[in-house]
Amino acid sequence: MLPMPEQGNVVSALGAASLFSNLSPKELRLLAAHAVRKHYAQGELLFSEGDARKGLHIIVGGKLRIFKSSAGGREQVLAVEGPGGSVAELPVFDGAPYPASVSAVEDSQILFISRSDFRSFCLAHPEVALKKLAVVGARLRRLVGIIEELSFTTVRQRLASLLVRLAQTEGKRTGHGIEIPLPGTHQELAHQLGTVRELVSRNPMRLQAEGLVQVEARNITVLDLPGLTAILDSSSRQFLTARD
Amino acid sequence: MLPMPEQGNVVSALGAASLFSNLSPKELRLLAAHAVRKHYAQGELLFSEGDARKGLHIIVGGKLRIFKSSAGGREQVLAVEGPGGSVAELPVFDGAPYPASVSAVEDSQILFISRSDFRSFCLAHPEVALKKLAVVGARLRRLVGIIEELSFTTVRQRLASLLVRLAQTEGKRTGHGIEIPLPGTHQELAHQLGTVRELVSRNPMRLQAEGLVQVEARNITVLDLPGLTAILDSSSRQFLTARD
DNA sequence: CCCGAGCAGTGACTTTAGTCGCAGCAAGGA
DNA sequence: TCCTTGCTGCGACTAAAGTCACTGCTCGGG
Repeated sequence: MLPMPEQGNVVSALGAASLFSNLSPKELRLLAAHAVRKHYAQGELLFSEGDARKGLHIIVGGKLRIFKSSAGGREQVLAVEGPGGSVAELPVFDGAPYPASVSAVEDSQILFISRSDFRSFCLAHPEVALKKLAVVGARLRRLVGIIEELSFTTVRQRLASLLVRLAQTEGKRTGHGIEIPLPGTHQELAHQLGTVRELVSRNPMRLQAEGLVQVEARNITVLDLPGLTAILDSSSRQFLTARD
Repeated sequence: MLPMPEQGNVVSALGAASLFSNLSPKELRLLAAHAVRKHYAQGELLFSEGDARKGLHIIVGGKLRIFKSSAGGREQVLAVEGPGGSVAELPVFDGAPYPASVSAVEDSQILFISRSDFRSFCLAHPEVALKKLAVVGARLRRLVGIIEELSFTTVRQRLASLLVRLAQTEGKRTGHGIEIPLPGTHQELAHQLGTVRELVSRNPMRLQAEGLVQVEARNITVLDLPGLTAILDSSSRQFLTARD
């Protein structure tokens, strides 16, 4: 890593965040003057749900995980944010405590801006507030998507859906199919899908038995993408009775 | 119904909406000039998810239901909004289609403001944008709550939770306990809890068998509020093995 | 090179959820 | 009054989800 002048670094980091992409350099410097740089190690907790802290966190580098955890040790991931994303915007606007916890998936660099600083900045630059609304709106959509999945689909379908998505984005074609590395341990996937580890282990095994995929350690090769996609809209059991 | 001067009616209606509560009468009139009055009958659909319409709906009177529906006829209610609330704010800010459908629970009066009108109003009055952020934030919190329920609790617990909440708000003390009228049919409750009608019928029956409540038609009398509350944080089965 | 920690893969159940089909009831219209 | 229509209450199942207890595997450090 090359040492860089701190101020310039912060300004360029802010500019990279989509949220502020159309601000002038002067405005960026203004905002940067109020920002505090922080660093979190992998696995570290930024804050827990219910905490009454304040301020906006903007991700410069790394990856953060927003999640809910239950008494029984279960977890449900609400979102994973990468560079340019932000976290903990809600308390900035309504002052209420965080509705969820956030931890670092990888080592992460964060810019922290206090609640009052950001509020006054929004009042001075109304278009930032509108952009922020779009960001919060995007998050809202994702939450609606999660609710839809939890309420209407089975773990099997969610898993199939995840595999299809991964195949389309990160899949590498091989001789027999599309190979995708699993993003994280079964436990982590379980948290994202709102279920438990065992089901994340068993369901792919079942898909393998059906000839749709091939499982080897942390790599899954999709053999029959159409077949996998078909699982997504099976409103109930039709091929359960159809097979033999 | 007394006939009222239309303009004054709209202005007072807007002022009543918490969203605009601290605007001057002049500003309200300005906004009202762009608002269109609409009426929807009970059960009528304002729009469906995926529709690419545009504009903010503000509820003057009545009640709206925001919900997601699945291929298999299932439904999941995301929110119910009353007078002063608003609906369909997302597409106003990001231009994307509605993530859910909205229908009228009762006959409802709505003020409709087009997307561009509201955007420019926000730019002119930054504090309105901030308020809007708080409103969207509140909705986000509620969605997180729904996710938490769906992902961590059983239907039994959700139902018990609902009964406790109702008992505290609308319950009437009677000789033996707290009587609460069910808000809607079993089908509607099932939609709110993200399950099916039968479970909304059976679970209270089971609670009755356990002596916690008494079911009669659409009225439920809570006999043992502490007992009912205890269900909420039973991380798993302790009294299943404990009884008899 | 061995050891321990964490992760993946089962088997055997238990508990919840959801499906199907049907019966009884109450209210309102023809 | 009779007859539909919509809502509720079951019973009997099927299918998912989740729990518990173990077995290996792999990888990295002492």
